[in-house]
Amino acid sequence: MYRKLPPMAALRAFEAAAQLVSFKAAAAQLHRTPSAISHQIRSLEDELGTVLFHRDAHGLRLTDAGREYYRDVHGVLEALGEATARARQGHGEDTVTISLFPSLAVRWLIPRLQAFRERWPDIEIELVSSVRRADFDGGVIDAAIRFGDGDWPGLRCDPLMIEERFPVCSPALTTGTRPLETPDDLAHAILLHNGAHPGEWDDWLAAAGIGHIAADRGPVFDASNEVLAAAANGMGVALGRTPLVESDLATGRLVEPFGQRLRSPGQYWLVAPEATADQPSLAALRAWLQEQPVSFASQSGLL
Amino acid sequence: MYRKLPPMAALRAFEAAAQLVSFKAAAAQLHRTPSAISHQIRSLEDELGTVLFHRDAHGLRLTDAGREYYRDVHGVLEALGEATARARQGHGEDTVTISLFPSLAVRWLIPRLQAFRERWPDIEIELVSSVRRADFDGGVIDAAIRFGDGDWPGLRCDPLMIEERFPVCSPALTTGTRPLETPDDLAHAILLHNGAHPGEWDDWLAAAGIGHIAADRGPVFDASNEVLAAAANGMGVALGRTPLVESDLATGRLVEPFGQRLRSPGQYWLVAPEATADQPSLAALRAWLQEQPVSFASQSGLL
DNA sequence: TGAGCGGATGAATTTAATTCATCCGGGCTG
DNA sequence: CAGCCCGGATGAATTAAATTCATCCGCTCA
Repeated sequence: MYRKLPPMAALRAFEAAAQLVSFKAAAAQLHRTPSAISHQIRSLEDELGTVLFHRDAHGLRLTDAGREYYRDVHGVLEALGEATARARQGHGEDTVTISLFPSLAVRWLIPRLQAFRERWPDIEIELVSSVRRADFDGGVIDAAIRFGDGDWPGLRCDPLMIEERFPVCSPALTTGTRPLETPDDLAHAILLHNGAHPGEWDDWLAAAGIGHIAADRGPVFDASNEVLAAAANGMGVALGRTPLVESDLATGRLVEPFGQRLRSPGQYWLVAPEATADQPSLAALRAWLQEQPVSFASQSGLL
Repeated sequence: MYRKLPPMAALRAFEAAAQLVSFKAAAAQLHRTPSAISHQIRSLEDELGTVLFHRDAHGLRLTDAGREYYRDVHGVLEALGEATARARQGHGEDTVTISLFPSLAVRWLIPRLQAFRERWPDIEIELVSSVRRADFDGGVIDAAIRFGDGDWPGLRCDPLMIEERFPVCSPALTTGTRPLETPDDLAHAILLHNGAHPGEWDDWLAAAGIGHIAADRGPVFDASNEVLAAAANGMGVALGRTPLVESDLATGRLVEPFGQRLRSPGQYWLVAPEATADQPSLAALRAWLQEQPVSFASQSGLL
């Protein structure tokens, strides 16, 4: 039967463009370039022999035929999406269980997961946040985010991001009578310590060439989350790590008073057993993670 | 909002394969190789994580999930086809859109359409195959082929052909250790049932004077295409209907073991709204259909 | 038991989709 | 008013997907 139907890519491009009345925005939504949308819609129009959009000086507008076709196409894609979701196995390949540190989960992954869910609504991400290293043997954990040198036998390791360490504190500490302005001012500040990273202050102070400040003063916290919360509350100065403090820096809860960063040896990796590393939903997550912008990259001096 | 949708090629391959219960036949219908269908359906199954077809020794069968997904996909593609036809320019006098049952389309009209195209190369025939009764209100459907008594108000009805019902099976069942030779042998055979025609076996057995065979044994299928595919695969004996089994009888995929046919009350009609029933291209199609030889007419006893 | 059928599979090829680089036109701004 | 953004268009190049080809496999039937 010769029932000529447009390709899926063209229908989706048209649906998005009609919804947003913008090829550029449609491209962003579908993770394509505007050029791709333009090509698809052009070829759809050619194939139909019908103009779907007016492109005039005042931008884009649906034609009457385009509006009508949009209603139909939208309904059809909606129905197809539901049917396909129904046909899809529930808890199989569409659920990815990831193990990672609680701090990384809370301060880095979870804020981004919202966007991932919008991008891949059919992929369910389960987080197992733990300070213990993930055990892949049970078959429960699909992947983990680990910090290290990427040398874990039997696991596929894909690089995610580097780590930079530098003092962070509440913005309140950089103003007032005795503001933090140079690393030397740390002599008068309370240093907040992370029990999981003993000696981290020594490392940074040494790299910054500050030998005369005692690094062993101040309270010790059990986890990064606690150290950073204390710092945000103005209790003192913490040694922040880039992926973890990214959102706090972005929202202004924390500031970086000096600009001298110390690159950590090693970096973050997405690791998964070789055998299951290529399952589609994990591959989607990996690709998505890797295309995330590294907004926290050092703007200033790297030590 | 992003949702993962299968490619059009995969959907069409699946639709055709599900309708015909055969990759090879689907390939022929779509002008592709069986390999292409196999690849597409395989990748669709992989993507869904759902098995859509049982492939066992006795040939192809839809799984429950496959049957459900087929219903959805078929509806969606049909709606898309109508919407696209509506959006398309030049649905003029040289295009005729016909609605008919999928089984009649696949097993009767499509095989003949080739010849029609040669006779009338300028007339484009669009098929909308659906189990729903055609709705002429939208202006999309020009005509339909319906089975019934020809009494549809407001529609011009031209008779096409009668229907005769009789057992059919794979030629394999008429040979071997226990061949089907007389209707009494049906006692030992598996009767294949069509959910759309409950009681059809009772009717035929009663007319044939076989009171002592229980008609309610055997699997029930959703559609004529499935029943006939199962029969052709040697699964059992189906109750065939003349226009539908014509090509299978001609190619030898099915045989008629007994020769006793039951004439159905009612017949097939070409129906079209009175207002547009005489448009030239539809008139050409009507004339051509009516001059088609009725190659399946009963050669033997009519009950 | 070996020929034939329908489907599966992997590599090669063909075809479609997407990007890249560039262009165009109009409105906005300095 | 010139220059410059901005969004879209366009054609060639690139990348990705669909399809074919060649072959294999398991089963059935002479």
